[in-house]
Amino acid sequence: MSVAAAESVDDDLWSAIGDPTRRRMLDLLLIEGDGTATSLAQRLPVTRQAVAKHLGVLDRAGLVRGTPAGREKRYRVDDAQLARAVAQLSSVGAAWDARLQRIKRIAEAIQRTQQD
Amino acid sequence: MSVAAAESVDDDLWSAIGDPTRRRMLDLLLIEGDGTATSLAQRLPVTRQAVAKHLGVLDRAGLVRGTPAGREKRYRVDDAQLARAVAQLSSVGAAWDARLQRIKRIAEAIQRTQQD
DNA sequence: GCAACGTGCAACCAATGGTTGCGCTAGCGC
DNA sequence: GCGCTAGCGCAACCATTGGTTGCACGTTGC
Repeated sequence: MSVAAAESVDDDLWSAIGDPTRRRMLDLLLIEGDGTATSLAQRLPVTRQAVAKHLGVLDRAGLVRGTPAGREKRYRVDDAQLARAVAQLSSVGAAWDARLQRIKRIAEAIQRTQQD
Repeated sequence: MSVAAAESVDDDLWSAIGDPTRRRMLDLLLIEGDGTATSLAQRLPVTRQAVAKHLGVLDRAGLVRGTPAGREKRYRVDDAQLARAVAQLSSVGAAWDARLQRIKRIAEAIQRTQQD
């Protein structure tokens, strides 16, 4: 397996979900269905402006979409895009897992030959 | 499921594997067995010093261990710790996946009731 | 009409990923 | 033994980014 294969992940997507605050925001949006910068900030240990910036990042990554509604702007998760992100997460995990398994098998094989 | 449950990930571990350069370093170390700051820098688009800093981060996160060997310092992956990291990756993915599934089921249920 | 709420923009600060440059020590060739 | 080279560590510096405060502008409700 090539190195490039494991790093075939979309870097923007990964960096979007790499931030702990943004992960919690996605959690909240999934749980509550939607939310605004202000409503999310109330449930997070950061200011509204910080949340707004994060929403901008998530928006540019396509993970959320915001629609203006009067004086507020409601955001909701783009299911398909988040599913893509989850797939990439597990793909990296699977790649490492496979290599760890292979190393383990090799180690066991060596041990067997030494015990002969 | 609580928000805290999904964020039970060790933040240091996550931020360690959150950086794309560090992920590629882990890939290289897994493939080649071990490596030094210089040897890794040759295969990466960054300088030796940048690699050295990343190795420091990975070391503090417990993902790699370096042992001095003459004039060079060889690093190798800590299998157990990387396995832990992989587990946390998939745990976050699984949490989101579950919520997406639930949303999908609810949407389908609504559609069924509307078609009645 | 006006007070209050929600948003967006700008300036600023700290942390971090990256660079260059320098000095030091361990091995190798002679 | 002596010098040269390879590899490392440290320090200074720069750009990006996650965070803050402050302010100005549109929307809503009384």
